[in-house]
Amino acid sequence: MERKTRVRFAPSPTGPLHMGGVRTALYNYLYAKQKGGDFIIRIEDTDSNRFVPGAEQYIIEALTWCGIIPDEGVDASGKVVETPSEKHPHAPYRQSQRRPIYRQYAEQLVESGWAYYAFDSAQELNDRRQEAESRKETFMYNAATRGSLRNSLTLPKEETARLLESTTDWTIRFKMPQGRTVQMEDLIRGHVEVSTDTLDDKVLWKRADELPTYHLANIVDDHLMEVTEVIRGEEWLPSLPLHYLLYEAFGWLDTMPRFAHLSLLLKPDGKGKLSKRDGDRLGFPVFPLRWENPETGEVSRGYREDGYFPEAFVNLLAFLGWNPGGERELYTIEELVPVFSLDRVIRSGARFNLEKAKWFNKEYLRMKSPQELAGLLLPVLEEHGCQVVACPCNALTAGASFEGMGADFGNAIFTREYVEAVVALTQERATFVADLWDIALPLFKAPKEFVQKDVEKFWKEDHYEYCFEVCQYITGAAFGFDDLDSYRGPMTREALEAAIVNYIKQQEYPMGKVMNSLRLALTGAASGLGIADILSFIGRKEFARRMGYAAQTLGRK
RNA sequence: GGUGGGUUCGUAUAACGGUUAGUACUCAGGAUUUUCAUUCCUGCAAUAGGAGUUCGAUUCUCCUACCCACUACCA
Repeated sequence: MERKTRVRFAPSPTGPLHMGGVRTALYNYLYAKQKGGDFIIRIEDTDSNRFVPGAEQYIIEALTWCGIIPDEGVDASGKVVETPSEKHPHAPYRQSQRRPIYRQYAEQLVESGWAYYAFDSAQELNDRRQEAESRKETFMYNAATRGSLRNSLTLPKEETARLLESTTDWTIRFKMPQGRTVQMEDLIRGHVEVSTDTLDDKVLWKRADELPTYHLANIVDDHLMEVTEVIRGEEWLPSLPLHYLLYEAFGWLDTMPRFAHLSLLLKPDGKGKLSKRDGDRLGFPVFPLRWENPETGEVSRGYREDGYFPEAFVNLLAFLGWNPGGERELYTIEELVPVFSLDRVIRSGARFNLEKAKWFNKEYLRMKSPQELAGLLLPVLEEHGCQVVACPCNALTAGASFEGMGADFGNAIFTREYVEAVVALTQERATFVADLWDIALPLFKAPKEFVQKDVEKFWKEDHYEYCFEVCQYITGAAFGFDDLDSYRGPMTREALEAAIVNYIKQQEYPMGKVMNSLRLALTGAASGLGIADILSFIGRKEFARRMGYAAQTLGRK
């Protein structure tokens, strides 16, 4: 019988979603979409002690930012669905709200002999652990020890019944069978087998809060929600035999989902898995979005706030532990859907690399239209006191001059078209939108200060005088050069380039020196954008004004 | 400690049991450019170690080493 593919992402709202978690969600999403199936979100909040306010909302917002949109479990407004509907038949999707469901399943296991009641207190178990430790052994609640503990297997029936009624700190434990080898298949790792003798009697249900533990809730919900594949982190591989056995105990083997265990994300240096600390230490985000710890006020940076595009973040995450086999590396989430496959997921842990992450962002930034980037740059411009207005004139065509129509440097007012043209010129040099501001700064603001090192190197009398001459030639401003013809051509990049280069060559001035001095006067530094590019944006008037300021500030003769 | 998983250039990865072990990022040179950046070219750099199976092993088996996870009334 063909079942519709249904996978789920089941995070625990104990804090912000780690980027490894986002990757798990992404792989689930890609798998579901490729199979034409459903991607479900389920909140596993069965541990009330670890609940963190805001975490659930954070998780959904992070996934939404990435474009990982669930089919079920979360409604259009981004809320976890609490009441069943046609689209969300298995609501509620928060395990804490499914409390009444689990007890009967736990009891069912007791009745069929797959589980039992355990009355041992935390103190008693602790004592046993310490005692075992003193003998350099590890205590395990299993076939070897359960006979000497307080549970329904060892206590008289009447005593069990009495404790069940009169106390509330008992649990239901799984009765791990003895001497069996569980044969398992993992979609990524292949055949795995484990002896049940190395496993213990896990708690399935707690009377104290009437809540199941992960293992029970997980199996029951996956069954009820008709999940067909479980794609989760590697840390769950050791409990896979328990989960197999639970499906067997419930008699659900025929619809048991297939499992795929993903390797972990490793820290960029040294050993171990990627942790929050690494981000702080090495200066990169570990979380998709900025997170402020509601208790401590501690802030963790996020990829979104650091200037990463969601496309880049998703792309780099997809390629951390998976690749489609070819040499192409740039894929949007839509493009990943048809090429994704679990059997190409890498078995070993993937180390995160910040440089590669930046490279992805740079590639996506280059692919964006100047229009879109200009929109993203707007807040940055505003922040720096620049105003952007609609263009009163016709849209400027490529290669046109912006003189007198795009920019008012005195009042820091720019047209949207001017900003877009600036972006088109600078976007291939930037990794983040914020870089655009730094790179294009001279096209928005005149320099106030000059890089001292460059001044020493390039502001020399025999060179800067040529600059004033060039300026007078281009702008007609008076810098004291007699009998100098003025440039009458258009202020476009191409025309200016030709005019200035020709002029300098004709006069036999040193090209590099003049150009660098010019750039220093115009931008405050000797390196940066091309002179012709800058002039085509700032125009004659601003050119002359900046040269005047340079003369005043840096001195002339 | 026990159990399970893993190991190809610094990093991410490719390679029906047969390749000069490929690609990308980083880095180093070079070309182009008035500078910077871009672009292009070149280079550096890997199958953890040891047995075995095989005509032939990065690929299959075993051992060793190392790494990771799990070993809670947490997920």
